[in-house]
Parts: sequence; C-alpha cells; structure tokens
Amino acid sequence: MSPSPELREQLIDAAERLLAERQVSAITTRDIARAAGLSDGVLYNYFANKADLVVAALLRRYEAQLLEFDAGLPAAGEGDVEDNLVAYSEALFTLAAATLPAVAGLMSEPELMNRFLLEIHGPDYGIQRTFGRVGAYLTEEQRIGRLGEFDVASAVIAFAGSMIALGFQAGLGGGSLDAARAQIPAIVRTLVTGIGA
Amino acid sequence: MSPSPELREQLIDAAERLLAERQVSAITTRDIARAAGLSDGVLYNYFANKADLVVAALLRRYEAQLLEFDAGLPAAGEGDVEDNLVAYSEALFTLAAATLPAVAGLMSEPELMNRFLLEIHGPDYGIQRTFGRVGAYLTEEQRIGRLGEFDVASAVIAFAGSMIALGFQAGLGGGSLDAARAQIPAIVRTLVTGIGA
Amino acid sequence: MSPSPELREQLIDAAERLLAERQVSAITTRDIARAAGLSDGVLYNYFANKADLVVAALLRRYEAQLLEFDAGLPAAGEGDVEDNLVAYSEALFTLAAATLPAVAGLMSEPELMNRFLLEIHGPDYGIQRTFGRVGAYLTEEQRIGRLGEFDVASAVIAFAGSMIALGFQAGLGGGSLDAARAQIPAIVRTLVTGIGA
Amino acid sequence: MSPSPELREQLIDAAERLLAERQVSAITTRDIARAAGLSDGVLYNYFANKADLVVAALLRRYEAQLLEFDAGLPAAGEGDVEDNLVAYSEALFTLAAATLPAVAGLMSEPELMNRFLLEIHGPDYGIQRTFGRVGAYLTEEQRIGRLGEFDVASAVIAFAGSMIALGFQAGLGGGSLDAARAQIPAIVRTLVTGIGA
DNA sequence: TATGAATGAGTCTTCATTCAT
DNA sequence: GATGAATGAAGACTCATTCAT
Repeated sequence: MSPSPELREQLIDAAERLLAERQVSAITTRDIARAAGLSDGVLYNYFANKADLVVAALLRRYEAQLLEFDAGLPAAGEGDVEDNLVAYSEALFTLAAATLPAVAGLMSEPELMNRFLLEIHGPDYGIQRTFGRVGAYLTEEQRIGRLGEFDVASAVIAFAGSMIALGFQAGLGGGSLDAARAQIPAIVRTLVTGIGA
Repeated sequence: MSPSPELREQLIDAAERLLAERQVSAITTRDIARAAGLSDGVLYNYFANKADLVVAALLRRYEAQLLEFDAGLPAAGEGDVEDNLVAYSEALFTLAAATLPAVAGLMSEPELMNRFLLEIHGPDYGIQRTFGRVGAYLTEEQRIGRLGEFDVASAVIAFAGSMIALGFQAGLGGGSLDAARAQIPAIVRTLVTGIGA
Repeated sequence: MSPSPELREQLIDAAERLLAERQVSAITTRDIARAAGLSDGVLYNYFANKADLVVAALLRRYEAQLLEFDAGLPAAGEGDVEDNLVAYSEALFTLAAATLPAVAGLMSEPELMNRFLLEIHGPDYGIQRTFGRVGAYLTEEQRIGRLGEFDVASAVIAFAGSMIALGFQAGLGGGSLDAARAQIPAIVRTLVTGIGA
Repeated sequence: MSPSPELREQLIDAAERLLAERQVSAITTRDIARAAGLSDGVLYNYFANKADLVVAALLRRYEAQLLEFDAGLPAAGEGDVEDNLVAYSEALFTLAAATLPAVAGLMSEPELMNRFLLEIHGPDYGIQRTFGRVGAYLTEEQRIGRLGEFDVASAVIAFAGSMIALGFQAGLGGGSLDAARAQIPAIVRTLVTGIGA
C-alpha cells in the first residue's frame, strides 16, 4: 500500500501510542499490528523481535519528551531566580509525569530495561542531559551570585526528586496533574529558603 | 492435611518471599504453591484469583516495611536536628529502595495496581502514614523553634522526593545502595540551608 | 479422567503411532495431543518440550524393534549355517525397514538427532547391540570352524549394509517389502561364497 | 535486469549450493533468493512453488554427483580386479556420503520426496544408472573369467550396501569419513573371498 | 478440604506466497 | 519481468483456572 518502507515508522508510532496508555507487558505484537493497521507479521520485516520495536518506541517517546523539556527553559542571569527555578521545576515535573509510568513498566521486563538503559546512557540522553541542564543553571546562577553556597549535585537531586515525588503522588493517588503542579511554587520556595532555623 | 486454614497465611508468606526477589509478572501461581509447599489448586480455596493473593502479599510486605520505617526514628526536640533529619532521610531511603521495585512491578498489572492503591489509601497505610510521620516531626521541631518557617507539606515532599530520586539513581544506574546512602548528609544539609543567596 | 499419570504413556504412545506414519517434522504438538485424546497443553506437564517427548517415543519405538530383532535368532553351531545367516539377515532387514525412515526423518532436526544418538549410544542400544549380536554369531561360527577366515567387522558391515540397501530400495522404489525380502537368500549366498574367481 | 530468464538457472544454482550445506527444511525461499542475489518473489515467475525449485536443485545436484561417480572408474579386464573393486567401492562410498544426507532430509517432506523419486526413476538416473554401472563391470569381469560364479544383482547390493552402511556409521557415529574410507579394502576383500568355510 | 492433572486461550515468531509498483 | 513489502496461517510453549478424586 505505502510505497516506501515507512511502515517501520507506522509501527513505532503505533507502539508509542499504545505505550502511552498501557504498560509494555500488556501490549501484544498483535495489538501493535492492529493499531498500525497492519498484519501480524510485518513487525518482523522491520525489527528482529518485539523487544527491538518496543525499545525503539520507548526511545522515540523519551526523546520527544526530552526535546520538550529543553524548550523554553530560562537562561541563568535573566528574570527572577525563583521564577526560573519554578520553570525548571515545572519542566522536571512534566518530564517525570510523562516518563515514569513507562520506565516503571519496564521493570517487569529486565531485558527491555537493560536495552533501554544501555541506549539511553549516552551523554546526549536522559538523566545525564536532564540533570546536567538543571545543574548547569544552578552552577551559573551560583557563580554570578544570584544563588548562595550549596552543593549543586545535592540540589539537583532535591529538585528532581521533589518533582518525581509530586508526579508519583499524582500518578498513584489518582489526583490531577494540575493540582500537583499548583504545589510547585511552594516547594521551590522551601528549597530556596531551606528549613533551618 | 492441616485442619485449619492457616494455609492462607502460608500462601501469603510464600508470595511475599517471592515478591522480594522477582517482579509480579515473573511469578506464577505454581511458583507460589511450590514455595508454600502446597498444591496448585489451594490458592482458589482462599482467594478468588491470583490478583487477590498478590495484593494480600504486597500489603503484608508493605506493612512490614512500614513497621521497620517507624522503628528507631528520633523524637523531636532530642539530639541534633540535622542528625535527626539524616536519620529520617535514611529511613525514607531504605523504604523507597525496598518498596519502589515492587510498586513499579505492579504497573504492568493495572488491575493489581488499583486494588493495591485502594487498600493502601486508608489513613493507617502508606504515603499518608509515612509522610505523616515525617510531617509530624518537622511540625514539632518547627513548633519548638529548632527549625525555621516553611511549608511542612512542601518540605515533606522535598525530603521524600530526594530519597526517591536517590533510590532511582541507584536502582537504574546500577550504582550501589551504599554509595547512594553516602550522599544523604549533603542533601539534608542543602535542604536545611536552602540554596538562596 | 485417568486416575494415575499414565497420560505420559498415552502421549508417548500417540507420538509413537504418529511416528510410524509421518516424519517428525510433520508432527505438531497439537497432532500428538489430538491423537492422545488430550488437550494442547498436557504435553508440558510431562515433558520439558516437544523434543523430549519425541525422543522418548523414538526410543520406545526403537527398543521395541530391538527386542523383536533379538527374538528367535539362531545360536551358533546349531542348524545350517547359511540358513542361520538368512535368519540373521532377515532380522536385520526388518530392523532396517522399520528404523530407517524414522532415523532419516531425524536428520532434519539436528537437535533431536543428537539427543537420540546420545541416548542410544549406550552398550545396550542400537548399532552396538545389533552389530554386536551379528558379530558374535559370526565369530563363534568361525571359531568352531563352520565359517572360514575373514574379517568379522567387515562381514558385519557387509551383512548389515546389504540389508540396509535392500530396505532403501524397497522404501524408495516403492516396491513391496516382501519382494525385497525374497532376495535375501541370494544375497546371503553371495556373501558366503564370495565373488572371487 | 537480466533480459533473458537465466534467472531460473541462478535460482537452481543458489538452491543447490544451499542444499550442500543444510537440510531442505532449514532453507527458506528467502535464503535462496538472497543466495541468488535476487528478490524474494522471482521464484514464482519460474517455478510453481518452492517444492518445484527444490526438486530441480536436487536433481541438478544428484546429476553432478553421478557424473563425478562415473569419472575415472576402471574398465573391466584392466588392472587388478580387487584394486578395481576398491575403486568402485570408493566411488560408491563418496556418492553415498554426498547423497544420503540430502535424500534423508527429503523424508520430512513427503511431497518433495515423491516428486524427486518420480523424476529420478528414469533409466538415466539414479539407482538404475549407478547400480547398472557397477553391475556392468561385475558382469564383464565375470564374463572374461576374472571373477567367479555369483548373482550379479546380489553382489551389487552387497557392494552398494556396505558402502552405505559405512557412510551411515560415519555420518551418525560422528566418525570421520577418512577413517571409514580406510575400511574399504578389508570389506572388498571379504566380499571377494566370501565368508564360507 | 487438599490435590494436582487437565484445560485451552493467548503469546511470540516464522515463512511460503501474493501482488502493486 | 523484477521487486520486495505485506500477508496470515501455523507452530511451540505458558499459565491461570477448574474440577474429579
């Protein structure tokens, strides 16, 4: 039907779509084929096996979310520091909310998990990049004196972790993402001022 | 053989044990029966289906970990505040490291996940209780002036989240738990002082 | 239905029966289950996989044929030597005709072939036993002077080989086994007298 | 690309090559197409189906081996009779070693087997020709008195069968072809002198 | 009530064959 | 005629669940 082999794309798209609604283990090769409007066997014309396709879809999904993460992040030295930190935190929150379910779903498939982590652990991917972006911002603001003395690595964990916890609460508790997002400024405030006497 | 239905307990115990080493999806009803030294069918005399048994086992497991969490936490007003916060953080970290894999494993079985969350969202369970414990400590220290002004709910998220992120890093990156644990004091320090100028 | 686990036997029986009419590769697990009047999955309650069941069936089949081979073979020193050699040859022919198709069918499944040969290469099985039986007879007749000087190993190959070739001709050419069997005395005669001037 | 349909030949060549290394059942149409440097579908422009192509390749292969068999066989009346018989036997052994695996492989595909046998049973092919060649030699040597009185047909079976048995032993027992070949003179000697007292 | 054998739907994967370009 | 992507039937194997004993 399609003249050129963009069926590969169709398959990845379909898998990506399904990944957005269900866990990996709840998606069958037939599901993917159906979702792509293709027959059962096509998959194996483009991928060695189900795992290969799923990893491709996960990477695509992840990459898209990373791009979104990068977009529109404020630069150090501009605007209000705390506002900027809120912006960074919101991006982290969005990323966590979109990424965690899929990553968690991977835990039931150790093989997939390993494949995925292997692919993702280049310098351009994932944790490195995300945390790097936040760390770079904090470092720079610190250098120009708009933030105090603190351990940047610890701060990155605190920011990322808070957003992950917020995402978890929303994801698990069934609460809305928006309600969770509303808590971000207060959390940022707390991280900025500290809780010490 | 056994006259009284403590087979139910045996089954839950066995399932709990298996849950400690493998993901839900990698555990078959036969595995559980074998581990319990019982026959394949008993399960259905005490539980409607596999899901019911697994949920029971997860709750048991979770409860045990919560008890451990509670044990030995310092009281407000005693000792050094920051030392106490490190103790709380370590307990949170241990809980996260022990709990996250199992919870993540649940994500592949939406039905189980829902059932589990439903059960867990009583006031005596889970996040409420855990967060409550931390929150109570912070509130009390704040009241007696050993901590400053801050939003307790936000602080709880910051502490819990940092520990979750640390656990994630260790779990996914393949790093050791001990290496991760070593970072706790620095993180607590950051949370106490804040990052503001 | 059946009270005791003789389903294992039923399965082997069914496989053996199918093996008598078709090649291994043309027999599906479902075929075997159907033939045994059982459901698709039973097989895996008694065997690790299809190969295990097939090997068991092949061995059973082979063993039965070996028993038949042994039965009624004349002893050295009794009766007419050439008559005895005809009897041995007929037994070899029967064995070859019954065994070759199945063994040949195995060649398309290297794994099965290896498994089968491994099992069969005990001293009590197969070529060793068969050839040994013929070799022992020849050696004894030679010792008591009812046969001349010759290399026993070579003679065994000549006898067995002739019968295999006869079986092949019948099997492949579509000729009847009886027609082939009728040629045995002449062949034995030739082997006894030799073709030298 | 190629204007004339010698693609047919390319396909047969490729199939023949693959047949030399694997069993029929382990060769896919795609394998053949790839080996021929052609596309998956061409096959069906020149053959009704896979079976047709495979049969053509088997015949080609068989024919080549028969030619090789014919080449360099000694003529009756020349040289030493027993040396000549060894030469014939070696040729038979080589033929058996090269042919049996492929033929055995066919047994898993009854349809192919039948087609192959049908084609092969012309007077110019196969057993007829091979056996005929050996038979003709024996008959002639017998006529000129260099061999004794014996039934030629039986002798042919004895020679061919011994070589087949030797090939089987080597093939199944895992022994080397050379080791098997070394036994040929002793076997020929036995067939010449006979085993009678 | 406990047993554990039997069930059979469901999973991934392979591959001969077709057919639009 | 040649291409090679698409098809879909079929195969081996797993496992939650049932039920006769």
